[in-house]
Amino acid sequence: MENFLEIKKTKIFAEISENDMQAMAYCLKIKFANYNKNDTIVSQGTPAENVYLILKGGAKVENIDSRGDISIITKLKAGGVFGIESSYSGEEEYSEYLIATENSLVMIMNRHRLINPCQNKCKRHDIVVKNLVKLIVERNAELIEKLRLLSKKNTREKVLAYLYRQSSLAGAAYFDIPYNKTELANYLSVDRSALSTVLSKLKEEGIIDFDKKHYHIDINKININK
Amino acid sequence: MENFLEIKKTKIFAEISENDMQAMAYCLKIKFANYNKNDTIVSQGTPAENVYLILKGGAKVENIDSRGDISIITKLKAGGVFGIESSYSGEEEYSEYLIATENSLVMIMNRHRLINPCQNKCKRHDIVVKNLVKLIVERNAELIEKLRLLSKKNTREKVLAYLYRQSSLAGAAYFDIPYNKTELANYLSVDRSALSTVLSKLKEEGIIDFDKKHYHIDINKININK
DNA sequence: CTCAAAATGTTGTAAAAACAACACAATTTA
DNA sequence: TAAATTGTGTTGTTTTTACAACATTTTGAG
Repeated sequence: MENFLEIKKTKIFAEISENDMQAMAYCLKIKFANYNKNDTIVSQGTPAENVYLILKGGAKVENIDSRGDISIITKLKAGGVFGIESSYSGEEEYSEYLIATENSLVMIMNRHRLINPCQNKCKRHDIVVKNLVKLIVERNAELIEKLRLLSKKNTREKVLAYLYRQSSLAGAAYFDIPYNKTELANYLSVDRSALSTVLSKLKEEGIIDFDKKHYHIDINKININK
Repeated sequence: MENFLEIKKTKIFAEISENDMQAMAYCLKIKFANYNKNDTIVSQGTPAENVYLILKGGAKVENIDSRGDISIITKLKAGGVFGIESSYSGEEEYSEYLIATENSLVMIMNRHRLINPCQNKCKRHDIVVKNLVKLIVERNAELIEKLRLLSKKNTREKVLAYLYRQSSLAGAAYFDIPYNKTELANYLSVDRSALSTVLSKLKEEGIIDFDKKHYHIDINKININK
């Protein structure tokens, strides 16, 4: 089957065989599309009909509010999914943009078919639904994690909490983050120059070190000053 | 069945008949418990085994971080559920407190039994699972909504966004919110006195009016100054 | 009804953030 | 490879916030 190698790597279809996938392809009205970097895959406000699964490359999810302020919701790597929540909630329109951050291969599925298993043909569909729920719960945890960050009362605390968390996830004091400084400022909802100032201060104090998207955090020094 | 009147009112068990509920009661290891105002129903850090459904009264979900700062995650009314996400994610311990805000009647269910339908006896269990997923997706939307608030760059914007949203939900310019000023400050992650100052300013400008938990917002005046 | 506890509004001060403007570095692309 | 664009750090100014302290009001328990 076309692109099965990539499909197999994703969380949603991990346990699905090529044969079962073949059967599901028709049922889910699967299509594939290639996007160039910075292409808009989905526009905020357009009718929500599909679920998008990143097979190769990456994309970012953004929201533009009524005042025109942009906030990055999250970044999706290969295996990332866009549009499930709105599928389950029944939202009529996408409330976010999905934008390719690299040249990407995307699998597009009919959202209605995806979340409503048809017992007849594709018998493994229920496994996919279970995986989808798990994915939503994971996203939920991410959102709570981000809320925890944004609840911190100043930029320094936000940055440290973010870096500490990334370090924990990486299981190492040295790690890479997916954002450049400008994007990190957006993610943390702080002013870019203010973030830059705080980062420089933390570096000067020897608590963190960084170069591009590569960071180091000295856990022992975190709580000395506070 | 005991307390069936209240159970029937909840979203998770809305479509379940008394007979089916009876069958499920055993399967889910259902227990009932009464709590007094300010009782801790669930402690952060204790082993996560159950899902809690508020049948009467209300509760709040709080998180205490490593520095001792408290943040209210959300408030639950009758029908509200605590602990589903951790059930699906498989988290070993509760990461939040659940505290009764009134004298409350709570239904306690085994989380493992709840999310894994047993085809044999309780045949309506799959409906409950569907409702649970819907609930998780709703919570997801709430979290995103709260993130949208916390992403605003100052207290004034946060307050206005919050009140505007509450007004929209109520479908009226006059509405009640579930928080007192102290709680609202926690919810918005801002200093209480700073919030108080901003609220007073907005009142003075004629943009909002309030008394206790009752608010009024003049939508026409919102965007004049910004 | 009374009294203690909690909530609220206000004010002054110090700290932090947003904002704007700029120089320079890095990256992209034509 | 050169030119244009984007990213980054810095600095000064203005605005906003956190914090602390206090007086007053409201609430709730007994």
